[in-house]
Amino acid sequence: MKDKLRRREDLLAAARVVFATKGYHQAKVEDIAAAAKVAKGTFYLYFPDKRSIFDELMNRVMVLLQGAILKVDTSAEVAAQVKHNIRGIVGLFLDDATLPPLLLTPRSGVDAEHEERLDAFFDNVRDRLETALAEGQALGIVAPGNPHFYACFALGALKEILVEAADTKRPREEIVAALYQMLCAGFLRVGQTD
Amino acid sequence: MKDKLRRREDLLAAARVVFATKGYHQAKVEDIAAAAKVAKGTFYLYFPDKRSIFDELMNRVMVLLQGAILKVDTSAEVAAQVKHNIRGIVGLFLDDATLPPLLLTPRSGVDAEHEERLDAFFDNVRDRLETALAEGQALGIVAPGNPHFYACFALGALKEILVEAADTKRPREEIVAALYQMLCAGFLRVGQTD
Amino acid sequence: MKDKLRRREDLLAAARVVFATKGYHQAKVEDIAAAAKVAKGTFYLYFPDKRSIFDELMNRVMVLLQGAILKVDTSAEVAAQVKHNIRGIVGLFLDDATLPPLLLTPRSGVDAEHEERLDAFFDNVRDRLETALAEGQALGIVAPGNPHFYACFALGALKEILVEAADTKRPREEIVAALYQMLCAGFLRVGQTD
Amino acid sequence: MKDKLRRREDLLAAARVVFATKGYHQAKVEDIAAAAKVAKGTFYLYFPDKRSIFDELMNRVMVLLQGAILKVDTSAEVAAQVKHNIRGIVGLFLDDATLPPLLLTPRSGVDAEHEERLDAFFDNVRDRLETALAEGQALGIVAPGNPHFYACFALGALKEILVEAADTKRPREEIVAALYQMLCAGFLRVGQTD
DNA sequence: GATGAATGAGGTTTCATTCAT
DNA sequence: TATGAATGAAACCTCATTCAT
Repeated sequence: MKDKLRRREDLLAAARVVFATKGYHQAKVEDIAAAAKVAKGTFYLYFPDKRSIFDELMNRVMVLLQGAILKVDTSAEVAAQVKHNIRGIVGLFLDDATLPPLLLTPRSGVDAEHEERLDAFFDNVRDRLETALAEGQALGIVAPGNPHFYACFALGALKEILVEAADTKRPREEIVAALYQMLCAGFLRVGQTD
Repeated sequence: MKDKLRRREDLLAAARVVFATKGYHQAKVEDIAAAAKVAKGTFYLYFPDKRSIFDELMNRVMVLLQGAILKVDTSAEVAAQVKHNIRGIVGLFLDDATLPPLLLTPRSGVDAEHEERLDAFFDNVRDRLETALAEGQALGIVAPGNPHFYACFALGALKEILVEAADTKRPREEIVAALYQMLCAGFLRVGQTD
Repeated sequence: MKDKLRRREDLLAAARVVFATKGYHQAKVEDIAAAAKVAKGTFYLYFPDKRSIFDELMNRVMVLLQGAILKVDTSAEVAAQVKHNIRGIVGLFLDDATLPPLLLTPRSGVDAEHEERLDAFFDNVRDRLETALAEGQALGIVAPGNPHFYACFALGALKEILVEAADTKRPREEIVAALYQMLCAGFLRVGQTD
Repeated sequence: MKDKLRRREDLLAAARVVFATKGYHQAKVEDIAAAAKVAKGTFYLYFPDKRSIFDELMNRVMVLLQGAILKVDTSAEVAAQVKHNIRGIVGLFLDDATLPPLLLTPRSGVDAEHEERLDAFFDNVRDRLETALAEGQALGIVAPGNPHFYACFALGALKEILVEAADTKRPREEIVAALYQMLCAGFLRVGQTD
């Protein structure tokens, strides 16, 4: 007999896969239980309801991502740190196939509350990025302009490539390099910028 | 009594708002009917089932977006055309508050089939962008590098800013300018690009 | 503009075909209206509800059958009268393809009330036949035995062959002769009747 | 708690009574569940839908009747076997009050598919009877004439008396004797058979 | 604790009937 | 009078949750 905690983790792991694969509504409690090789009723010994396991799962996943976002120390070599940071995040998503569906294309449609939480999470990420960029502007290592926009662009580009990469299994260093280069120089070379 | 076509459009309009607000599963047929100020049964005079109205709605919305994406004529002034293009797309999303939720953060979770359709749609958009960028590389107006990545970055940045902008009601010209500048020059100025 | 009575008859005729073809539940009011080439609403100008037209139809059909059942005059040639009687009934069913489904295999499943009415109708037919047979016994032209059973047998044989014949379009005189012969002599020749 | 199989049988038994009493359309799933003393949802643990339980029920009932129809061995005493056969079938229907409504007066009106299945079943029964009668003719124990008609007559007489008897609770031996006699000698004694 | 059968609220869909034109 | 769009009661079915074993 596994101990309680272990069972709970099994269920969370199962739920992660099932939610990632089918989305919140298509995922039946029975699917999760089955994936964890327990009976349906057992599920309710560990979680009060379907929504709870989903919330806990999402919390963990958000914490995971939070942890992968490192603070850049502007007193040292910035370029390498930025790359390292990107590399870490890209690696996280490429190593765990459940992350892109859960975080980046949340086909969940759970409800307004979850919607807000996810929004709030990414707002926070964006805010932190924005703050860092504003600091960078003071130091002259970020171009002048609205740092909020920059944060959006960087985040959007990252999300999109991660979703793409999840399907296409590209070498991660390639992705990291491309992202970094784009941040540094864009890619359009159309001469005059009116 | 309104004519049949008008009623149908009312229902589609109602559905657009309801689906955009609540997502597919939270949206009850009764909600849509109520939003169109008709009884539940009336809905079924115009659409065979809930899924059908959703599909038709999504088709329309995708066509709308397709139409807003203009082909760039490389024999003429490229910079202006790119901006114009961006401006059109940004305008589309800012003018219709239902578009971002329906197309960009599809909290729908409808089913695998719909998932695939939406993916296919954006794959197509991305492909077209990629092709254009590859052409641009031949002409020397796009930096060397993987054009697929560039397409992802541009699309991702656009999506993210559009979702953001939907909430925050920013002046669209500001968004357009920022996007354009980012495409041309990125924003990181960290010295060495190894 | 047809006069009211004519419309009503059109609807009844349409209903007869539709009910005979699909049965009561599969037959939609709209089907009947369409078959009579009127709009659905018009139906309700002539009949208060779906059940009413069905009842009226069944009444007519039962009256029709009643009329085809002639009383045998025992003071005259019985054999010929019996045959004539059978011939009339067989002809009625063969000439109107709606009769077998409506009267003999009522796939209707309407409700208990209708069930009872149809039962009562055939009870009455059976009773009249039984009475005639009892009279025949007094006259020595019917074998001794329970005339109720005889009535059942005759009625059952008749029903079955009529349902069969409706599909297979056999010459009616053949059916008449076979029925008559069976009534007169049965068909088993197994020697000892213990 | 009863085991799964038992519950399933309870539901089938309940369905048999409910369908026999009300017919397919009047019988609500809830009625069947209630008759089996379970909740509506429980029904769906044992049968995928309403139609399925009806089909299974009808299959069983047809198999039951098939089993009651014995093959006559013409090398032995035929009369006794025929009687025995009739006795078995009559007994079956008299002992189970649901059989006549389900098989003989199928007020079901389910749909075309079911209609066809039931028709096919009785066609088969009739065919087998016809074959037996044709053999009998070769042996001289069945009167000359169309054996198909004879089969119809016998089957029709049997059905009618069984429906009658279901209501009136007559001694079954009386029915058997009357049927047998009718098959052997008919009952009309009108002199000339032109 | 573990199980999985049982429950019933809630959603989708149908269609007889009504009613505004 | 004729129409056919609109209505909503009622039926089927799903699945999160409960509970007896």
